[in-house]
Amino acid sequence: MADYDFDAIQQRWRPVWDQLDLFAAGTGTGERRYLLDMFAYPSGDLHMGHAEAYAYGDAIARYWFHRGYDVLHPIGWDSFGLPAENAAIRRDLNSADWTYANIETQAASFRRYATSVDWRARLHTSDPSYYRWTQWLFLRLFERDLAYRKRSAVNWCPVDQTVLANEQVIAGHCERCGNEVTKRDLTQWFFRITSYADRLLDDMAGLEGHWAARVLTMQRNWIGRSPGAYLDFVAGDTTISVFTTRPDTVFGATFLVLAADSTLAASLCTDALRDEFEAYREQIGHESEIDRMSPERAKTGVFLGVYARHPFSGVRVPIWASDYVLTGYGTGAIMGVPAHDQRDLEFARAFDLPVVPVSADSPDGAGATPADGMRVNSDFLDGLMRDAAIERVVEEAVARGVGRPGVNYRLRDWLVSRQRFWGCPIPIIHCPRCGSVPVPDDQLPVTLPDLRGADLAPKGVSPLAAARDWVEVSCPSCDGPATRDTDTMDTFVDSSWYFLRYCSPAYESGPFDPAAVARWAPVDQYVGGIEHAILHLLYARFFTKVLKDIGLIDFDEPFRSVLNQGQVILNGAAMSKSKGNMVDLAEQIDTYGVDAVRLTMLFAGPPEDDIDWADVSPSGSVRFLTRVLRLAGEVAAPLGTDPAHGDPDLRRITHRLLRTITEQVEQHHFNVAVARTMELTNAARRIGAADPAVREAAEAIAVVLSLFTPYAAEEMWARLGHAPGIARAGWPAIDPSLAAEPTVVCAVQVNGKVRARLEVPADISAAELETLALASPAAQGVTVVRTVVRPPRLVNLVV
RNA sequence: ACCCUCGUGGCCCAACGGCAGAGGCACGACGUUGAGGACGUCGCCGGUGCGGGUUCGAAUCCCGCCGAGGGUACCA
Repeated sequence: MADYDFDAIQQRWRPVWDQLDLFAAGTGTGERRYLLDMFAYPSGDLHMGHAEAYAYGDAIARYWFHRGYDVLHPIGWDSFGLPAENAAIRRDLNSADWTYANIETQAASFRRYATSVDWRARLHTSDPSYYRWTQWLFLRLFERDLAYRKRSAVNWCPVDQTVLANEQVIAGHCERCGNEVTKRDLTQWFFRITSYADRLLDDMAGLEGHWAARVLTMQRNWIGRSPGAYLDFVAGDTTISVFTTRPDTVFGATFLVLAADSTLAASLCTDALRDEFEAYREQIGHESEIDRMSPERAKTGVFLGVYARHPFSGVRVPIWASDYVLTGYGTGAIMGVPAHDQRDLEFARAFDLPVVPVSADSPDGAGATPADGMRVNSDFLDGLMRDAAIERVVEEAVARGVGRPGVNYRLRDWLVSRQRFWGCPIPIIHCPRCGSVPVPDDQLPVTLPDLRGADLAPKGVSPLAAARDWVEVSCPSCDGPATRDTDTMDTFVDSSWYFLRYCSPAYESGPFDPAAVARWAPVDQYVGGIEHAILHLLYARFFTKVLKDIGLIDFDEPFRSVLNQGQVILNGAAMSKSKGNMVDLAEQIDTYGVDAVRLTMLFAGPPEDDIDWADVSPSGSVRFLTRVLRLAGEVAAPLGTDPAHGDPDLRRITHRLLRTITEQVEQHHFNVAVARTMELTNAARRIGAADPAVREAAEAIAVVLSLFTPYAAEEMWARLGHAPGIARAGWPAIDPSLAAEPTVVCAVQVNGKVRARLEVPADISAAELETLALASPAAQGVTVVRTVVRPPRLVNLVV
């Protein structure tokens, strides 16, 4: 390894680059490009996952720099948030001190990692200069009734002592700490993301092909749009509207089910059955979300003692309450059509309710049928097929005033308040007389009180409530005594607009300078983990649409293209400190150097795939870099030598591979681009070092490698006699006449099997090629009945 | 349970429907070296998970099955 002292190389070039200031936004001459890496959460030093993502993002940005684009490649920290707060409490430290110490550690690692960022754009969401504008944006949403307060049953994490958004509950468990989530009745702030459900859904059409298909699918599923109808069943003086996606099966409805925890169920229940009903509510209240949602669980429920009239047939149907109907979806009431809905069928069987088929499906045995056959037992719908019946029944319902078309979404409004200290304060003042009053814009930011020394352990109410001096204020409206809202915002609010702030990080007259945003945004290429497929990416899309409606920006989508890299795993499993299944980034860098670690990541496979560190070889990367540096040192042709008289074969290889490498980089196939670069290196090393073509190849290799291994590339550049700054050297020009091959090898097949090879001119005509092929040894002794000619590479003789 | 993606040499991975193999790892031989390591040169048993189909031609397209991974999961 004597030839490759990566430590010395890193130390040599880092300060030189700082001085050259190579990556300042606004210094390119070509069209503008915005590359955004998902910003880091400062919970310790950078890890292998960061290293992977930043290697990809950096390769793209550096390619753009070479291409002469005017590149914005910023960096920042998502520095508010629960993990930092928990960590700080555990260590008995101040959240801000802990967070900013981590940021400095990460910033140093970033520098060492040599990402091509413009440090001037650096931001932290926990700086008052940033969250002032988070608050300002909150107030814009508040003014438009897109931020509102409501009391409802919300997800509650008993360990973190805070509410969670639906998106932060994974299979009934807290996304952060993994503990089981319970429900609590609380007054909380929400963003009305549901108003944007259709646009969030429809605008995905424009992202097709630029975002990973699975991310779009996940978002579509999450939004969960279901078109259908509301139908009214009347029970005494109460009208029960049910939502259904299959109004065409209404004549098969033999009962209604209300969500057991709904107020409607409680108010309808007869006195005679009250005790039984309350007992049932009590019982299901004790069951965990997990048990309740388990599909194996038998249906439970209780009869409410009342009946409703069927909107079309007038038949009396019993009304039940059950926990299999969800309060929050639709109207919290359904019509039970047991013949054609498996859940309803199970319920009907459990309580011996009638089953009336209304579709001539072929019954598939024990289960409910999908009702895709002809309608039967359905009065005016008889004889109609599914879609016609849906249309007809909705028409009829509207005509008779017993129903209307409607759409439901799985998506719920975004719960944004958190009962924690380390977050952006909600800029609202609660006044007994005036209600929720916004803090005037000119009084922003509402800064966090200094709670140093106070007990910040989570108690279920925000720790901010303990800061009396901070809480007690006068009402901006009536000047009477009032209190500040003591909750803080979900950190996903902070990250929903940071990509706009990067365009003008120091701007003080608004969240961003409109001219700067017009210049740089939207983001051309976003790079980050798939774990944000729904949370962050959906919220950021929502914010973008809101800001467009407010008139602050003029585009609908924040990220034109998103690259979701896979995870770095070890021995087939996610890395885990507690299981001793860890690879430490700093250790890898100390052992192999920054370049080898980056190269190993990029070479491992397609970006979307996971990288198993046990399958890759950083020492192999070190060997390659050693060879390539030696090659650069051995080049004997002086700087500026015209390669025209160099080895023609190597020249051809150089230009052909450069063409391929360029295509592969543009398609983000870095693993293939690296392989081709190795191929070129092998080819160049076979030729004597004095040949001018070797210099040409070495210079091309250096520039290509500057995307992947910036230190080694700079060192090569120096050994080749160039001044420092390879990052802005420009992409090598490809000579098309050299990249083209004069002759190619043509395969002659007989019935699809290769039987001969011919060397032919690349521009050979089909007729000529056919003649040659028929004269070749492959064609001897066979009777050709047909020839398929694909010049210049293939002829197939069918015999 | 449903939906999506993926199965290529010992391993990681390439290959517009057109000669399966680019690159790397591991391994082996030889060379250099006092040995080891490092370095250099050369080599490296596979026919693409299984079964059908379309085609002049299939790793690639279609159908079924097996296996792995991911997503969703009482959303009416």
